[in-house]
Amino acid sequence: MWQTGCMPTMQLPIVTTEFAVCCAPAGEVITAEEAEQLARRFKALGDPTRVRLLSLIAAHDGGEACICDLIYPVGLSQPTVSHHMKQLADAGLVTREQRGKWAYYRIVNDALTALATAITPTAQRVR
Amino acid sequence: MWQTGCMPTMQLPIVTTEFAVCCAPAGEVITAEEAEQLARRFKALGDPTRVRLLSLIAAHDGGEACICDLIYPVGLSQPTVSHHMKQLADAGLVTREQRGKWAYYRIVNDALTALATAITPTAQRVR
DNA sequence: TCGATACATCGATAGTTACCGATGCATCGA
DNA sequence: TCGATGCATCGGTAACTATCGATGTATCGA
Repeated sequence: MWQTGCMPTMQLPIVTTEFAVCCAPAGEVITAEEAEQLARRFKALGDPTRVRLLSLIAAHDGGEACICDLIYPVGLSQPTVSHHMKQLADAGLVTREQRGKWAYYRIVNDALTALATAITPTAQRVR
Repeated sequence: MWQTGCMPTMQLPIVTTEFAVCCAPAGEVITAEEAEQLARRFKALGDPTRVRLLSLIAAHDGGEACICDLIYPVGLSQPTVSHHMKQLADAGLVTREQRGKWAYYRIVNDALTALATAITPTAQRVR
């Protein structure tokens, strides 16, 4: 038997707030939805190329960069860089702004700050 | 031509410090190795189940939990939970301590703090 | 108007991963 | 000593993803 006491009346595939309170009186357990949200963004950070892209953008003049600024530094093809930037944009970690022929990407500081807060071990506070 | 000016003398697959200084005078660009390190850990956070596992451990009594405490809340099989915990342990986000029949996992706060610092937008400081 | 440029998308492929049941290896209690 | 428990690992599978070349779309300059 895996469940030692503290058993809800119904088998649930996710952690409900009730269960969390029941089994973890000390702190609050995040919900499956919150975990999904966080994981989606951390996943975008889970690739070395994308981490470097963020770093390059952050360090770039004006805090923004176009694809053509990024291709050479990361040493990958243009479609691949575009692909990674789309991942970052879909995760909400960067914004995209088309100006003429160029697409300028800019880091969303609030998103990164929210992630940083989520993993700051002050009782593992989430949002 | 993708590279507009600011061209190093040699094609490099990674960002060298010299290139970073050349093209991004404002800030420092992390090296490929640093990006690899960060991405490895963010990748471990890039799965909703693992995020929930961390949350469960953090909220658990004493700040530690064994596999059997985690199986029911996440609603997955024991091998799968073990698999995820191994991912987290390999990433250095949790420690494992065998006590008798049980394996107790505990969050490495310093690792999470380091990650939080890395993505804190204060000039995107890394380590 | 036309060629070049910047970028996204498509299609394909090789590598990775999340998941499970089965199994093996310890440890504990009887 | 033996069965049961807690956990890791193995083998397999389905789903995802990082990467590229080719191509399409829009913009700019001549």
